[in-house]
Amino acid sequence: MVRDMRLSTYFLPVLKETPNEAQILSHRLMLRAGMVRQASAGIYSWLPMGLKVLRKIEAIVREEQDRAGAQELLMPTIQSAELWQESGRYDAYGPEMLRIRDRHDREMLFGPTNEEQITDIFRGLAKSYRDVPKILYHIQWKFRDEIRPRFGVMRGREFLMKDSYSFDITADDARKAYYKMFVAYLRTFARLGLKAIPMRADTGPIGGDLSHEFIILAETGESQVFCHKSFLEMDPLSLAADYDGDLKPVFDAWTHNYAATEEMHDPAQEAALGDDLVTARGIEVGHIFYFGTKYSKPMGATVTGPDGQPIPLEMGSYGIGVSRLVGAIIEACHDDAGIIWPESVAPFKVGLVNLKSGDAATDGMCETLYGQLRAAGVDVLYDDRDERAGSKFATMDLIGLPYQLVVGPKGLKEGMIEVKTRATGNRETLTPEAAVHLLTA
RNA sequence: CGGGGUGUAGCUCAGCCUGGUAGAGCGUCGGCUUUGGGAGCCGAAAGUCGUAGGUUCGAAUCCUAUCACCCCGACCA
Repeated sequence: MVRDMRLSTYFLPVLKETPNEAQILSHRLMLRAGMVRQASAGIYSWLPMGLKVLRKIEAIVREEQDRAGAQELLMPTIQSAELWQESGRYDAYGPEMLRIRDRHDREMLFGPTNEEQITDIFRGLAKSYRDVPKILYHIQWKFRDEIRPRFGVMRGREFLMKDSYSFDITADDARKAYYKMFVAYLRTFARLGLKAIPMRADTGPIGGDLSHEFIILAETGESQVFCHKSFLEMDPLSLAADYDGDLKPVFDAWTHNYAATEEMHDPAQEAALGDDLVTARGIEVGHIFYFGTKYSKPMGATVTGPDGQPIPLEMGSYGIGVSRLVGAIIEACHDDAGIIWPESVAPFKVGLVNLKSGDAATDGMCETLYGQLRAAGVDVLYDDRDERAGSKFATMDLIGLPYQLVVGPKGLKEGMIEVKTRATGNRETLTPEAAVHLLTA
C-alpha cells in the first residue's frame, strides 16, 4: 500500500465544471474526478486515481485468466511489418493501422492487435503436438487510428487491451479453449460489478458460429441490444467453474436464450419472445473468436503430430478492453452527483472526511481511524484539507468511493461518527469502533 | 473522409455583427470572517485572444490560409 493517502498531498485535480471537450457522461466524470487528461484526440494520460482503477480492473482480468489456465506473457507495442505482410493483413488493415519507419527505413507499426506476433512466437518455439493445448495472453497498449475517436477512453485510439490466444490441434479442442475463455469472461465481468451478456457476433469471412461479444447494459450504451429477460437474473459467480471439466453445459446455459446486437438481431425471434424480450442499450467490453487456421496456415504455424505429420494450429483470440472498461463501468454505475464505483474496482474503499480540519478532536479521531483502517489493510483516502464540509462531500460523491466515513465536531460530542454508503446514499451513525468494524469486516 | 461547430486566464464563458489595444464567474495565491452538502468580504497573480499571413493609422474583432479540438455519419476492443 502506498505510504500516505491524504487529499492535501494526493494529486487529485477535481474539476467543478465540465470541460467542453467531453460530451459523454463517463468522459465528463473521468475528467472532473481527475482520473485522466487528454493528450490528443483519443489519447489519454492516466492520473493517479484513474490509473489505480485501471490497475484494479487489470488485476481482476489477470486473475480470471490465470484461473482459467491462461499464461501471461508480454509482447511489444511496436511490431515489424513483415509479420503482417505474411498474414496478408498489412494491406488489408488500411489507414487504421499506425505505420512507422525506423532509422533504417524499415517498416514498423504500432500494434492494433497481436495475432501475427503470437503466431510467430508459437510457431518458432512450439514444435510438437505435446506443446498444446496452450492459452497465452498479455495486457498491452494497442493503437488503432480510428477515423473518429470519441466517448473518452471508451473509444480512444490508444487503449489497453487484454488479448488471449489459444492453440490446439483439433477444432474440438479449440472449442474447449473457447468455452474456457467464455466462462472466464462471465466471471471477470461479474467480478467487475457488471451485468455482461454474451451475444452472438458476426464471424466475418471466417464463418462458423463461434464468436461472441460481451455486452454490458447501460442506458448510455452505444448500440441497441436485444435479449431474453432471463439473462438479467443469471449470476456467473454462482456457478462452479471447473476448467478441467466439461464446460459445454455452462456455455449452453448462457447461449441457448436469445441475445443479439443490432447487427445480428432477428425481429422474428424477438417477436416470438413477447414479454420476455428486453430491449436495451449496450457497450461491448469483450469479444471472443474462434478462427481456426486463419493465421497458422499462411504463416506456417504447425506442430508435428503423433504420426510425424505437420498439423496447422487451430487458434482463437479473446479480447477485453481494459481501458474501455473504466469508462464502461462509470456508464453503468453513476448518479447525478458522480461516480459510484463497484467495490472491486474502487480506487479506495473508504473516503475519510474530516469536517473540521484544524479542530483537535476531529483531527485526532481522524488520525486514529485512518491509522486503524490502514493497519487493517483498508484502502483509505483521507480528506484532511482545510475545506468546507459541502465541498468535501461533493468531492467524495464525485469520485465515488464506496464508503464515506464522516467525522465532525457535532457527532463527536456524542462520541459518534457517520458512515455513508455511496451507492444507496444510506447514512448510519455509529461509534468509531463500530464503524471500523463495519469497514474492516 | 463528408456534413456541422468551437478555439479569448487553469475551467466555464462574454467581448467579434458595428475595428480603437481584453473582461466576468469559478478555481489559484494572501488576509479576515465562517464551518454538517461546492460559504462571505478584501486584496493579488494569471491571457503572444490557436497559428501564420493580409487589409488598416490601428485587428480578439474584417479577409485568406493553416492547425487543433468537439458533434453527426460511415468504421471499431
